[in-house]
Amino acid sequence: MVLSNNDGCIISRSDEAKKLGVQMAGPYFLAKPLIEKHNISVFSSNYNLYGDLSWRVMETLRTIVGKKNVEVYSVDEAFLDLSIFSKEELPAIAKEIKSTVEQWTGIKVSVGIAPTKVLAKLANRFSKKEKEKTGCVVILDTEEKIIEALRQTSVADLWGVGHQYAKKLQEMWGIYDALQLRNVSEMFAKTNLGGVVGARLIRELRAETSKEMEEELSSKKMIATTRMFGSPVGDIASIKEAVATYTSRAAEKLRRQHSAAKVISVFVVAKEQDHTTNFRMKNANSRQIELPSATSFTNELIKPAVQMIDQLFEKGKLYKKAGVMLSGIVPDESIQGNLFREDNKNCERRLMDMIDNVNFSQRDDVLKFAASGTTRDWKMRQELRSGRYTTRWNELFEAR
DNA sequence: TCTGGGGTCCTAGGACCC
DNA sequence: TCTGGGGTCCTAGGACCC
Repeated sequence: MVLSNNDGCIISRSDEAKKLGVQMAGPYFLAKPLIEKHNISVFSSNYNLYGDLSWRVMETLRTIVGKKNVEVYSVDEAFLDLSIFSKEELPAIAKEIKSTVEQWTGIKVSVGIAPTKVLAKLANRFSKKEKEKTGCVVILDTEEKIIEALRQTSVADLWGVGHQYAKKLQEMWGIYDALQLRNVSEMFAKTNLGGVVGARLIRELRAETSKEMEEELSSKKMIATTRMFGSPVGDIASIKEAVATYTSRAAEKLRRQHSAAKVISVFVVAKEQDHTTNFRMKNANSRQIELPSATSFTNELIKPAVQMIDQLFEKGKLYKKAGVMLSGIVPDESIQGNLFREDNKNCERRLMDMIDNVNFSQRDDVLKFAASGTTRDWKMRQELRSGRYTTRWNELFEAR
């Protein structure tokens, strides 16, 4: 099984671990007795490794069905537009996708095929639920199959129905399975399931496409880097270092997508605060400022970020988490100039490029700003991380 | 004594996702 | 002792415009 950042809770489990009763999203420390009893292997998150393998899988999919027919939805999921194939060809293409990805990357995948995205997610769910029977491939290509699948699915397991809606549907209207939900009116969905979002969901259940394939190249509208500290921190200098480090990371992400940001906000969470309450809520300890003009230069972002910590920090308090968010994001070619600033920024741009290149080719943070500190007592725990086998020379997998 | 209609932009908050 | 991080979309309501 795999742990969240800071080795806090369990975020992924193998089938075997599931069978032994390890709960999803449960705290690691509570599961420890079970883990030791059954000698379950435990790993810290390893995003370098996952990211690289994800990229390999997605590239394989692009090779098979064509670049423009793949929409990467998350690190481990993609939507493929198969409308170029006939219904008769689908079983073969599903098999080809599955076996090619496995052969080229070693990653096992499951395939769900249906007329709409919501139904395809449903099909995929079934493919995983009964692996032996389905061979990890489920195709919902007839009305009867779709109806049967909907009948067997709780509304809570639908893509787009979360905690709140599931509860509402069941308690207020006695709607328990997806087939029941499919039969409500669009009007009902509109008033009770979040407006047009709900209406779309109902249409998708009826096999009417209303979530289209999306373009790949979209850039992020918000970039955040937030972390729990390894253990609570009480001195302002350490929090500033952490915030400077997070800001550097966020700025890197910004530059990677060729953007610049105009708004930067910073927040801290005190030890006794319930960190599950959303940090965007009013009661969170956060500050936000708008910069004179959009930038992607780390130095221009670190300074205001660290200054905001001066305003947020309360002496004597212990903090367990901090974060930086960048918004007001624009393409970096079209930065709106500011009349009162000199605008020759070419050296800074070259400096940033150079830092990014060195950090990418050597290792993270071989070059960093002094504000980020050197000791990093606040660093998160990651005690059980596997090797970054495919992205670091010195961590290559060794075989004898 | 009495005062319209139509619109845009922004923000906060609520839901959702992996 | 101890429970993640990073996103998206939509709506309502307020401020403001002519």
